[in-house]
Amino acid sequence: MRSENGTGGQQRSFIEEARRRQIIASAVEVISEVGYGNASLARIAKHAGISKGVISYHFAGKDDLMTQLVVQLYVSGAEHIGPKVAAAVGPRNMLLAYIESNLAFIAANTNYVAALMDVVLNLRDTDGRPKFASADGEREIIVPLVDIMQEGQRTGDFGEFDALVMAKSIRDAIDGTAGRAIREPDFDMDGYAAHMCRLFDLATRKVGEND
Amino acid sequence: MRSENGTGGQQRSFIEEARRRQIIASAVEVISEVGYGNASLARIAKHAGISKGVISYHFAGKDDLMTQLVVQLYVSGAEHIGPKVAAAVGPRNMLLAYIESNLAFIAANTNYVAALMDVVLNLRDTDGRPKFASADGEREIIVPLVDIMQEGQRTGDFGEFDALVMAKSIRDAIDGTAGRAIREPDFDMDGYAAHMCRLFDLATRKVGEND
Amino acid sequence: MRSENGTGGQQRSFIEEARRRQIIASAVEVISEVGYGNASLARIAKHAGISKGVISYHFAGKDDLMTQLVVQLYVSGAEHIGPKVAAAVGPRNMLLAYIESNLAFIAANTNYVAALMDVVLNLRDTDGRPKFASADGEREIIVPLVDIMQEGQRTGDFGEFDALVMAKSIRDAIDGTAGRAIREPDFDMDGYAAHMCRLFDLATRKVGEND
Amino acid sequence: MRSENGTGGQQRSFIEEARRRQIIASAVEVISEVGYGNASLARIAKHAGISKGVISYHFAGKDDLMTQLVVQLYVSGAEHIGPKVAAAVGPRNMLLAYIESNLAFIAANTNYVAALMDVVLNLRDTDGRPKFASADGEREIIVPLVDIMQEGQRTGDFGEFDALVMAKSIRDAIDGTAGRAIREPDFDMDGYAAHMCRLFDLATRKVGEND
DNA sequence: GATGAATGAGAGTTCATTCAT
DNA sequence: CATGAATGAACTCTCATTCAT
Repeated sequence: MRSENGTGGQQRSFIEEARRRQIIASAVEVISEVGYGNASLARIAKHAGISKGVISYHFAGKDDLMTQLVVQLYVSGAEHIGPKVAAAVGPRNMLLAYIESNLAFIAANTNYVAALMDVVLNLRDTDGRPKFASADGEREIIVPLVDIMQEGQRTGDFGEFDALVMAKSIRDAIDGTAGRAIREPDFDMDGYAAHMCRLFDLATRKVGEND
Repeated sequence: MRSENGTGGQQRSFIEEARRRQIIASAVEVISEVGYGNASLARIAKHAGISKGVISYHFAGKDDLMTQLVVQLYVSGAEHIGPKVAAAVGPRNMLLAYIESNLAFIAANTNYVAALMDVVLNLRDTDGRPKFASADGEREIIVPLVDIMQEGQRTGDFGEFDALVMAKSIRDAIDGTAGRAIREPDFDMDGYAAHMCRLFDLATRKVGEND
Repeated sequence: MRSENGTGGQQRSFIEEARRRQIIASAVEVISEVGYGNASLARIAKHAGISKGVISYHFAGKDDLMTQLVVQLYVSGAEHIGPKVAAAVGPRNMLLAYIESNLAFIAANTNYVAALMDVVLNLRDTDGRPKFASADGEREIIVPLVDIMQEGQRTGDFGEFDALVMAKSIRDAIDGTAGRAIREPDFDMDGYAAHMCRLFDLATRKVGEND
Repeated sequence: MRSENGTGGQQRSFIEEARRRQIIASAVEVISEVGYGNASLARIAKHAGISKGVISYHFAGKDDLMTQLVVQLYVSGAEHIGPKVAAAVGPRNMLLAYIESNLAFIAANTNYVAALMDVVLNLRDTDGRPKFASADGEREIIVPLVDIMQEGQRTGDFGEFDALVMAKSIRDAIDGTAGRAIREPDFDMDGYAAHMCRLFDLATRKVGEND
């Protein structure tokens, strides 16, 4: 019982934060290895070389641990991708930066991303409904991408298409790539990134426009 | 105790086959509702209105049931999609038929597909490795698509690109669409299909070629 | 998960009923020996020579088991005491029959009564409130006694007093006696019964009336 | 580790004594609210606004804390009741003073008494035997009452009866009243006290004697 | 073919206690 | 004096599986 630190909660000590990171890291490794369904607290604790109770001490429960795992990686991803996109000039470059930085992040954190996807797909509320894998859950993630699409259409850089639909297919392509990076040991991320950039570069062009 | 019917096994009786289908159907519904992790045999049996032991009688175990679920839907999908593609004339039409028939199948069997994906992502061998979600597991599925790509390049209908990579991104787009159909209650499959057709139609064209 | 048999539930099989009785009996013995707080399902199962899971199979959970224990003894007590009281002629004899049959039942089922009291005092709802040890919980038990008091006052056999208050003090005396029978190995129940009969015989008499 | 202060132990400092009282008071409130079984040290510490370790520092363990709780209230009760009885003139008045002061103490310390009874009924030695709720445990409490009974019989104020048995039924009536005060929110203690005084006044009279 | 009954392992969680700081 | 951190045992409950009928 220690899950303060939302708004108004007390600051967590440095040492506690370190433990939490250690436990989350252990969870990531265990999930990557044996899958969410077999990632018991006992296994995670053993992998971390600590007692089971420690996890209960630092997290409100298994769900809390898993949730924190998701949040942590999500924040981490945003911190990596946001600046790359912001640094790009013009919608087209922003789009390409978005795709490339996403894939680069996945390549650099494959195990972590694998665990994240496993948790997102499996974690459910007490009432049995998915906690993350829902239409609502994706909104926050897809909005910035939709913004880029719309900006491109406003400036005339992009052609005519449904911005939301296009954004969705870009997200699906990225998530699918994550799956491949996880499943395929020798996956060529750079080559795949180039392919994806070409794919959506073509898809967002104005009709009749060539480079 | 009864999972013969591979090579050399006895033929299964009609009534037995019906029971198996009933149990698999129940499993599909339960998984769709509560997720793979909460789909216990007890729950599946209760949902089907039968005793737990019946499942053990007709399937070698839980893993066998889940495997059969996957196989059954995979066969069913192939039976639906194969003819549509075969009926199309020319690589481009085959590609579009492939995409459209896949999405149509998903739309018509959303719950079933949801359960399938859940099982595929979660089911593991005794040694802990994914039973379906592996690089090997996908091969069989992606080969026909690669064939279409290569055929198109041979005939000159398609431009230059890595056929395997293109096939992978098509598969990812389809699988992503399945996820959307599951998560988004009001998902517009027809609109999305049109979008995807345009996307990969553009992607496979020769450079400089417009319609 | 098997706790049907309320209204509309299916009949329980003979063999199942036997198991339930066996488990409850084991629970009684364990509680008598080590107290409610130390009466774990593991201990109860071991004492009964069965596996832990059997209890979960026949009862919805620990609370259900404990509740059934209470209900069973309550019914059993009512079956013993009711006829004795009904057979008595006149309010005074009914009162004495009530006291004597209660104490006789306690003497004959001391361990059972000990377990019952332990459960009643300790079992709580999920919300933390006592499940049996509440003002509401006693109502059903005390009503018949109040009826005897009022009948005696109506007929003129009893003097003036608050019927409810008198009933309460009779109940307290009986419950206190149960506690003594449990705690005091050589408790003389017959002597105590005689004492209690005299006590409340005097208390319910009309003022100035001697025998 | 600090539970000296028996014979030969060092005097406890004022501040330490205050901490102990604070912790016991917190334990009383927690037990009253959630029952002995759910009164964990963590809960008691949190309720008191202190760290768990503080309890361990001031008490040898949970059992020690609970024991001290019982002792403290017992002493407190004796300090209240003793003088009242001592001030009464004659056995009959002493008996009435005993009953009235007991009930008054219960009314004034209902929560405390509730916690005490909970602990007394549940606390057990390491060997599993009740620490307080035993025939031995009651002796000290009942002796003064027996003395009053015998004194009354010696002086001729009381009639013939077994002094010990009468004392036991008085104690049971008092303890039962405590239970009622705890369970019944609107319990009328004054009315009940009057009833009890009349009850045992009648019971202890000489045969044939009216007021 | 089908059922109810039983098993035993393993899950998440709570808890009293200990200890370094 | 007090705290936060950690431990390890025990708890209830769920589950896939087995087996006699």
